Amino acid sequence: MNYWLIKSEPDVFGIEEMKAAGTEPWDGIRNYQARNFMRDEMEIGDLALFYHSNTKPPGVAGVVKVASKCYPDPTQFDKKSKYYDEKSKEDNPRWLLVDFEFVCEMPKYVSLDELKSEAEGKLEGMLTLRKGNRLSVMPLEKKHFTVVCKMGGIQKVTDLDK
DNA sequence: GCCAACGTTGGC
DNA sequence: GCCAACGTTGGC
Repeated sequence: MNYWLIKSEPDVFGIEEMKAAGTEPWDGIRNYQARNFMRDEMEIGDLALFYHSNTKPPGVAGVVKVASKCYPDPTQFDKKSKYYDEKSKEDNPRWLLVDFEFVCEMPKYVSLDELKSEAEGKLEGMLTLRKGNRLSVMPLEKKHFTVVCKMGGIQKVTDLDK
């Protein structure tokens, strides 16, 4: 079981849309590091923090879980998609995705400022807080996942597994 | 809208 | 394989 943080811009696809969708193919990832995490380390049932970027304030809005194994991202073959990649071939797809399933919203939104307030404390070493980190999918330590959930008002993190 | 910090591309 | 140019991310 691994833990993750995934970023999304709420203007494009926020936690509300995630909730309404139930399960959503996480398409459009065009970064090799992020792809490799999905390909090599994500397992069905892994939990992820759903982070709102490019908004005021940025922060963690909810929890989702991995609902599928990785498979080729169909948008890379769709010429009308902004994620179209002419260099990717159907018999050797370059980009992958997984499905995410909505788990819950944070009872209390955890802003980036609040995360930063623990940057030298309970969240020391969290990748999100490192300067210049632009990864849209990144691994998270279990203890950091638990701390953020508690900051967001989720007391029993173990219940999220069910 | 600005810009720092990256990541990717492509010429050499 | 180096690195300059360019594109993108994301906080502010």
